[in-house]
Amino acid sequence: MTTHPNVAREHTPRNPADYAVLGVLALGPAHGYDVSRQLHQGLEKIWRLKRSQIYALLNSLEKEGLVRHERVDQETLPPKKIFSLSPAGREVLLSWLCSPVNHIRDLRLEFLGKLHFTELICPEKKPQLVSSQLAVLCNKLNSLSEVRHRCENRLELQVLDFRLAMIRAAVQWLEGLSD
Amino acid sequence: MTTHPNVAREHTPRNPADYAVLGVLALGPAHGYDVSRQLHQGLEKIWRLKRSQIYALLNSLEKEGLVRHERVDQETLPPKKIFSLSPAGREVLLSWLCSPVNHIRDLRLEFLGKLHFTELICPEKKPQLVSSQLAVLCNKLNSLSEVRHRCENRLELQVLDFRLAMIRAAVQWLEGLSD
DNA sequence: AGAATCATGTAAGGGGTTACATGATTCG
DNA sequence: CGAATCATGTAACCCCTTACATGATTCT
Repeated sequence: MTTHPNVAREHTPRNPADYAVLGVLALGPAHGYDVSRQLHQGLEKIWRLKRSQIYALLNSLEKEGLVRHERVDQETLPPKKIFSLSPAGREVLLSWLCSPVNHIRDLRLEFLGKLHFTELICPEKKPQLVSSQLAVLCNKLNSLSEVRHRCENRLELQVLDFRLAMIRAAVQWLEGLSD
Repeated sequence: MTTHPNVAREHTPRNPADYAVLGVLALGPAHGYDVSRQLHQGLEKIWRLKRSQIYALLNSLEKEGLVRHERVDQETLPPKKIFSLSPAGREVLLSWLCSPVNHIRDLRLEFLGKLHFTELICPEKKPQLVSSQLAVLCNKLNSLSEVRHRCENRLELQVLDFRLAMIRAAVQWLEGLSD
């Protein structure tokens, strides 16, 4: 296995849920309950993480070194664990933000999440995100259209046409995003 | 909770994977390995069940009484467990076949599966399936369009427009299914 | 001789949901 | 007074994936 220092190492594909948490923390430190609140107010159409899962994610992200926490005692209520992004965590998040979604089934979930956080964190990169996502979709469109020519099976053709229809619609939607 | 004898009782939503197995068995008795083979040859674009999962599903469906098996010994190879649908299983499958998919995100997975098995098992019901699915999508379209009018949040609007685009595309695809 | 196919599974783990436990505080 | 909010989690379960175990048979 050759490793090049300047080339981002292959990331094992991470769950979208991780990015939801990293994204919120990129907007500022927060404790678990707070992350949950922010995800439920404004992002509930994209991510629906349960509180119990958020606590678990924060712990596992911390084990990976993408996140750190600092205990803040309160007089009466239980102490807060205020989490913040580590440099590694920020790097992981930013590289996710810049990369288009490859699995079309996840477009709604993942692309809208990317778009949201890109607009908040690095809005100057939005056009690049949109155009690279468009490129991915157009590639897919071309390759599926080719497959369609030599497709005999009936069901396979229906599936193919369905996917083509979805991708075309996504392309149009993406092209209309320039408002 | 009032129950009417002639109204199908509320079914706890079942996993699509269950229907994949039930659907294959509706075409004829089969053992686990065979179910797996059939799902991988021809339905691999819709369902991708692992063999280990299929064995597990067959067992749990049997516990629910939707499926039965009969042991068939072989001379040298291990004995086969030939599964077949029970009347209850057939009922569950048929009521699934006739009902449209409500969660649009699952259209590709579930509707195409329904369509496939409907064409094989009760092709006379295909038009009804298609038109009831169309009705569901049009309803969704209307209710989302209404929501859109009183939608202020930017992200929410993007999500809404994305969903509208997907549903419209699905409608067009469905309307073109009459071949 | 080695690979693929036939045929059954088990075990471990990942990621997520549901429900529960705790206990103070604030709102209606 | 009871409900909701604040703040942390744990435990059990569900569905699914990955990898492994077993062993005969047929294909290359």
